[in-house]
Amino acid sequence: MHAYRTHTCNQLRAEHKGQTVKISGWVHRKRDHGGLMFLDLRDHYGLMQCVINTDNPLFSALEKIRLENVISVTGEVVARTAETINKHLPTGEVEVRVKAFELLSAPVTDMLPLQVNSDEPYGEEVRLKYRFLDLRRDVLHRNIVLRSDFVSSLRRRMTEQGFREFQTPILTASSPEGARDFLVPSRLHPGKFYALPQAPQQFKQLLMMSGFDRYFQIAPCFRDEDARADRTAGEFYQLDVEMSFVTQEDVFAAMEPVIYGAFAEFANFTGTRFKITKPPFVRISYDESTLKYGNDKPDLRNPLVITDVTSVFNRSDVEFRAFKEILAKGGVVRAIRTPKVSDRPRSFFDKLNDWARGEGAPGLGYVIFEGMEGKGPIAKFIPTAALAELQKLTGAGSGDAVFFVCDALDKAVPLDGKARTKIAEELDIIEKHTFKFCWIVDFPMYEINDKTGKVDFSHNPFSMPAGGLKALNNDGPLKIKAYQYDCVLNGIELASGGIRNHVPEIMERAFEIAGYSRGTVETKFGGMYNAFKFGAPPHGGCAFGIDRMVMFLADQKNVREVIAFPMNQQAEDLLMNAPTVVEPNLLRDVHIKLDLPKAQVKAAS
RNA sequence: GCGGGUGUAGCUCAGUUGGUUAGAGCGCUUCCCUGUCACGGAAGAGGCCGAGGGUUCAAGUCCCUUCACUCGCGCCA
Repeated sequence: MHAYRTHTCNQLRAEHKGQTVKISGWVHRKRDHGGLMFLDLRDHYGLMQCVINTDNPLFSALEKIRLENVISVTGEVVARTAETINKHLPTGEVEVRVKAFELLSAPVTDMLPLQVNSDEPYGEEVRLKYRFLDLRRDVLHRNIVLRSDFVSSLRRRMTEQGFREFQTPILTASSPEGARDFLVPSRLHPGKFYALPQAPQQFKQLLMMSGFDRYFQIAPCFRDEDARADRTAGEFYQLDVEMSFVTQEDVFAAMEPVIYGAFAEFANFTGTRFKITKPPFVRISYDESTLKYGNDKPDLRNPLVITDVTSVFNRSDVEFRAFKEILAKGGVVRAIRTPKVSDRPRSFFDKLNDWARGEGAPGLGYVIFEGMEGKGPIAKFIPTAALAELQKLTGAGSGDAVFFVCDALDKAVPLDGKARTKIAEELDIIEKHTFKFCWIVDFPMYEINDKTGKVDFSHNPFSMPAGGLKALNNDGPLKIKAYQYDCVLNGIELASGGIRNHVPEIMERAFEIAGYSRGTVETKFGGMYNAFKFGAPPHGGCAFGIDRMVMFLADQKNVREVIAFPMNQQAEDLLMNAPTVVEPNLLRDVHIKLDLPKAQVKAAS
C-alpha cells in the first residue's frame, strides 16, 4: 500500500464498498458522540467521512487529534445506511471505517488563528499573515483553482490561434508607462538601477521587430502605486499580447474569441450562469462614451443614457438663472433620462439631490414629465416649447424624469457618470449576472496636464496617431486621435492596447508635441529607436488584467480574493514580512547609504 | 499625503443615558453521549477593552493624541 494514500478524499463511492483504502489529509471536523466518533478528512479534492467507535483501541488516540492536523487513515470503505447518506457530499454514500491512522504533520498545539472549517469573514490582517490557513478554506481555495484553470484556458486559446508564449526580463530599464518604478540597485554598476517592468511593452514590440509575429505572455507587471479594492499594491498579472501586420480590428478579432471563450468556460463558477456578450463586442468611441456614459469605461448593464441638452437651457424662453450663469462661462447641461419614476416619492429625488451635494455639486436638478407637462422644482422655469425640445433630445416620455448636471465640461462629465450609476443603483435597474464587454476606441492622443497646463500624452506614447505625421503637423494636438483602445467589462477597464507607432520620424514628432526635445526618443528608448530604423513591421496589441478577469468570474469585490499571496493595502507582505530592513553589508554591496525621514530611522536600524 | 469606517477572549462579534464581578458563538481543557454531518449536553480556562494622555466619585463607553487594519480620494497612460 502507498505510504500516504490509495485514494483522494473525493474519490470514494459506493462502488468502492468493501475495499481497504488509505486516505490522507487535514482533520476538517470531528463529531464525537463518546461511543462513536465521525471525523471529516479534507484534502485538495474534497471531504471524506471516517468513523470509529470505542471497541477500536485507537479510539482515544484519534479522539485527541485536533483540527488541522495532517493524518493518514487506513480503513474499509463501507456503505452508509439509507438514512445516513449525506446528499451534500459527493462521497456521502460511503464512509471509511478506521483501522489505523498516523499523524503525518507535527502535532498542532497552538490555537488556530483562524478556523479553516468556517466561512466567517475574518479580518484581512489575520488572513494575510496566516495565508496558508486562509488558502485551505473552501471559497479562497476554489478561487485560486479557478485562477489556475482560467490562465490555462487563456494559454490554450492563445496557442491555438498561433500565438507563442515568450519570457521577457524582470530586471530591465524604466518603461514608458507613467507609474512609479520599483528600482533594483546594481552591484556591478555603482549608482545605477534596474527597474522592474511596469509591463513588457518595449520587449513585446521588440519581439515583433525581431520577426516573431504573434506574442503573448502571462506577464507580471510592477508599479509602485497605491492599492484599491480592484488593484493590488505593487504587482499584478496581464495577458500581454502583440501582433505584427495588423489593424485595430485584427487585434479585436484575435482577442474576442479568447476572452469570450474563457469567460464562457467559467461563467458558471459561482453556481449562477452569467450571460456574456458574444463577439463582436460593441465598439464605442471615446467621445461617444464620455457623452453617453460620463466616462471612458461604461457599465453597459446600466440602461440609462446621458444626452447633451445645453441647447434647451440656452433658449431665450428658459429663465433658469442658475444654469444660465454657468452656460455663460462655457458650461454644459447634461441630462439623464430616467424612465418610469414619476410615481416615486419626493424623498427619492431629495436623496439623489443630497447625494449630488455630497459629490460637491450644487445639487441634481430634475424635471418629471406627466403627459406634456413638467413637474418638479425647476419645471416652472422651462416653458412648454422648451419642454418639448427636452423630450425630443432625451427621448423622455410621460412618467419619465430627466436629471440635470450643469457645470464646466470637465466637471460635468465625471459627475454625469457617477449620477448615472447612482440613479441606476437606487432604481436597481443594473442587469444582474451579466458580463457586458465593449471596446472603447479613438482615444485622444494628447491631453492637457491639469497641473502643468502643458500638452501630455494621454495614454501610451508609443501609440500611432490617427492620420500619422500629417495630422501631427497640421491638426491641433487635442484634436488628434490615437489608435488606442480599451476593453471594458461592466464599468471596469479590463484591457488597454494600441496600434504602435513604428515610424521613427512620426515618433520624434509625437514626442516633440508632448514637450520632449528632439533626440529624447533616441536617448530614452535607444533600443526601440534603433529597431525602428532597421525595419519595423506595423504592429499592435493589448494587455488584459488577469486578476480583474478572475475577480469577475469569481464574483468577488476585491482582487485579494483571487490572488494566492497578495500584499495588504500598505504594500506589505505580512506572511513573508516584506519589505524589511536588510543587513548593512547587503547595502554596502549595492553601494547604498540610507537617508531616512527622522521618524523612520529607528525602525530601520 | 488626505477623508470615511473599524479596533473588546485565539477567531467572529454584542456591550444601553458613563455605574457592581465585561458577555455570546466557534475554538481550547475536562466530563456525559453509538449515526452525526455546523452533532448535542455539562463544567472550566482564557481579557492591559489597540496604545498614551485627559475629564469624572466612577471610563470599554465622553474628550485629545497616536498606532494598526480597511474602504475611498490623490496616484495608477
